[in-house]
Amino acid sequence: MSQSLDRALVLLDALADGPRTLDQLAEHAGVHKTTVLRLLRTLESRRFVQRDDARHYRLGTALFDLANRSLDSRDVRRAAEPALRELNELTGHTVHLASYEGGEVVYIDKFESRHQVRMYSRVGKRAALHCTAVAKVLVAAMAPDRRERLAAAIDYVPMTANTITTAEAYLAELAAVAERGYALDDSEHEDFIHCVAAPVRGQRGEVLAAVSVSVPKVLLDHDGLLALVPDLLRTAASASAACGHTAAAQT
Amino acid sequence: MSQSLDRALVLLDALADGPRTLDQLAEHAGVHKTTVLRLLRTLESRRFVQRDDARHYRLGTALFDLANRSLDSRDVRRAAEPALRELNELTGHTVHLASYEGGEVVYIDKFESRHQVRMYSRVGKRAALHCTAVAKVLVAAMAPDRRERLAAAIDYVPMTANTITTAEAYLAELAAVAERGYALDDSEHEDFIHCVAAPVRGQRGEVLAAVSVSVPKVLLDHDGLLALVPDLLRTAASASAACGHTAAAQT
DNA sequence: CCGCCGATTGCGTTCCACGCAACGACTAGT
DNA sequence: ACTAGTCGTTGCGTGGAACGCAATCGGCGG
Repeated sequence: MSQSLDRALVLLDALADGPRTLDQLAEHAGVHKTTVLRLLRTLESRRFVQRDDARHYRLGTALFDLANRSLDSRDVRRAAEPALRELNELTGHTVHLASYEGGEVVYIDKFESRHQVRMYSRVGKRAALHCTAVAKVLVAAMAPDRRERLAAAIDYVPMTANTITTAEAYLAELAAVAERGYALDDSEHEDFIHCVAAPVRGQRGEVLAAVSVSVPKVLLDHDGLLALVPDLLRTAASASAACGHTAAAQT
Repeated sequence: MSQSLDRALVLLDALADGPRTLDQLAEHAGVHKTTVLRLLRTLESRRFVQRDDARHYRLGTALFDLANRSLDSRDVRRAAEPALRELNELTGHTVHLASYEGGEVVYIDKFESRHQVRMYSRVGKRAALHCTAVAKVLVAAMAPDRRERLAAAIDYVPMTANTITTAEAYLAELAAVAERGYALDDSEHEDFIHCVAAPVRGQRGEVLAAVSVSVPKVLLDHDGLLALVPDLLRTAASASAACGHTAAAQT
């Protein structure tokens, strides 16, 4: 483990919330400001941070570049994009693409709602495993033993009155999801929002990602949400087809 | 300057192009693989990289998180988004938002074209200063002396037959841009694409960013492109208003 | 079963990153 | 204008962190 690198990563994390001064960063990281200065200089030389003004630093363009270069090289994202955009335009609601990697579910693409109500989510943000529709889809696609291990490890933090709070209930829900081919989040994460999600599959039928539509309850009741399922499934199928084709040509 | 941090940043950069093995990374960075392993472990503990399989590493989710958290906290981007999206839906063409920071012009948002023809651009990518419409808008907004210093420092790499290749021509072009309030890229960057761009202004009339529309020449000729200018200017005005700009403050 | 390749670990050494303290630049208050 | 205070910056000596080496482990294929 590298101490200086670790400290630098802490700095980057702090800078993600907005410009910071040397002292703020030093205090946050718990090190001498001289040390922070040196680290920032190195980060600056590689364009990972840049000076905002005389005393503020902010994240630099290299980070955006890296992140988007890497996102762009994900076949799922590129392949699914047209289908998702179409779904977004058709329904007018927020559309997410999420994938499971490194033990967590992460949003890798997002199409904003046309309505004023916006969700607090973001590309790169982690989705809770126990109370989001995308996570249910992705976990439901795993082998049973892995599913169970994961279910046992989850900390079932209750977010709303509907949040699933036990491993048993979670596993039962996953079975239902696998059965019917799509997942629901019935206001289990946020009181005012419910979602439906479906899997995007690759060449050999493996689940690569999950698409979801999130709708404020004031705009659509439960039946209205379910009425979106056919469109969702069509989108998922179309995205899957796009992945089936490119997956063959890709390494 | 921190040696280990610097090496780690090189590793991240290498990983942005896709998964790599320990040896590949060690060779690329020119250090012993033990060193690489240690750095990767630190990066992994902070979710900046993750293991792809037994012998491949890839960028982790923390990077996406950071980048998008930071992008999200940019007021311009959030404020301008609705206007840009509307322009994208209205015209069907690629819409970019770019800003000048740290001596370079960077795309901070992008709305894809509805047509099959796609531009090779990306959020986080740097835009060339001498042959893109957004850069012209942003540089034209600077104080004359700064403009001249910048113009003198540019390496005028010719991209097409129309690319501006001298500082004199560039400065003349900037003057014209400042005069008429929008910029053109008449196939100066890519043969088949031309663009128009306009400034997004803040409260005190200062230029915060630039919006552009990029159109393949096969879809729209030069006059057709110019016909988009009113829509572009309306969008820019609407985005400016969202950023606190009042017409009274106009310079 | 063995040989090969790449990841991993233990270890001694070196040099690099650390904090201290002094300095410089700038601001604000009187 | 002077001064006090704040924050960024620099030089330096020291300790420990990061380095590369070499040995070991582990998986895969022959």
